[in-house]
Amino acid sequence: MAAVSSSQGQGRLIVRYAKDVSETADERSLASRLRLAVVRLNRRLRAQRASADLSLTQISALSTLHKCGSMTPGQLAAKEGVQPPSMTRVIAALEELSYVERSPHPTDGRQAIVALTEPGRDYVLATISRREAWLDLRLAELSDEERHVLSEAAEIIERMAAHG
Amino acid sequence: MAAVSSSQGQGRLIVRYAKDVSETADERSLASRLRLAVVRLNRRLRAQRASADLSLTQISALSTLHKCGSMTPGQLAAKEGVQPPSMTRVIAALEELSYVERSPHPTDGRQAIVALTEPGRDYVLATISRREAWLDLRLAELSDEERHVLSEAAEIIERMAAHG
DNA sequence: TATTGTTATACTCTATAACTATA
DNA sequence: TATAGTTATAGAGTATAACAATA
Repeated sequence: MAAVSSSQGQGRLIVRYAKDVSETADERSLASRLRLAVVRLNRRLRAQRASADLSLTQISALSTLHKCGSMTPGQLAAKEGVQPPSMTRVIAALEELSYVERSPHPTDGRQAIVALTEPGRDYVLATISRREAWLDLRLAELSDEERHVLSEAAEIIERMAAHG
Repeated sequence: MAAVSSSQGQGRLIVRYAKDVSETADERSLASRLRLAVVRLNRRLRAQRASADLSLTQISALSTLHKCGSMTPGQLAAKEGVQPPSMTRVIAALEELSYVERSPHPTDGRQAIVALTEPGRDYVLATISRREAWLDLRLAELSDEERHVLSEAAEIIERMAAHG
């Protein structure tokens, strides 16, 4: 008995989802529940890898470079959804670690090209997975169906987060 | 054609999930994809409400007090998965805004009881939903099925994040 | 003059270590 | 001596504003 209601609450659109009438005990909107879930998991993930060599932000940038190829700092900032000065710091840290390198832009002297180095590529391919120990354990405790839900949710969330 | 594989990669358990063989183009583990999705949505959520009066962390604590009732700072820190000193600051900010109040513990002079005030309860009930404008818009753009996935994912994620 | 990127600065969130008060 | 909580301090992550270099 699926039911979705979009209503006007305080002059704003509120999206609620209840897959079953018996589940409406949780009155919080889907937005509220999803926000709390994301904030709390983010906190756990950050705490969990406090002693690792790269921060979540640095790993995220590295992953984007691996997935999308070399690009300028501005493009990388846009892809990651952060402001250029924030990306400047991330790139500087990754460059310091020799995981990325800059080269001059072929036609525009203002810009630069940021590229993964060989160690950077190795890190993405080999090391990142090993860093997921805590999360992998949590995921291994779930049922196949639950992992399926999270897999699809990850896709949907990425799409939402990428929204202009 | 669902397929789940748990394999040893670099001496660590890696959980992958592919709901379809044709979807295995994305070689990243579920853990990697979920981590990136969560980090990025968290970033968006934070940026989206930069000018709001309460931070995501403060809202999270307020929500817990509303859901679970009054408790000591230590219990609240544990529920939120943060260290006591972090919670001290959150409570101080909420107290400053008169959204929570402290009272002495009836039997233990070291402890205190943190309770929602009437304005705090109003905030949780009325204001939080309105703050979800950006996320509500994104959710409204999804299909019923996608919202269903996110609803279930939020539950699963909360359970994982709550894990000791 | 507009664009790209960096530097300077500041704020939020969180942690650990050290301290205080009470048990 | 152990526990609950706070204060002090530090580091990550991010932003805005101001600047430099190039177009």
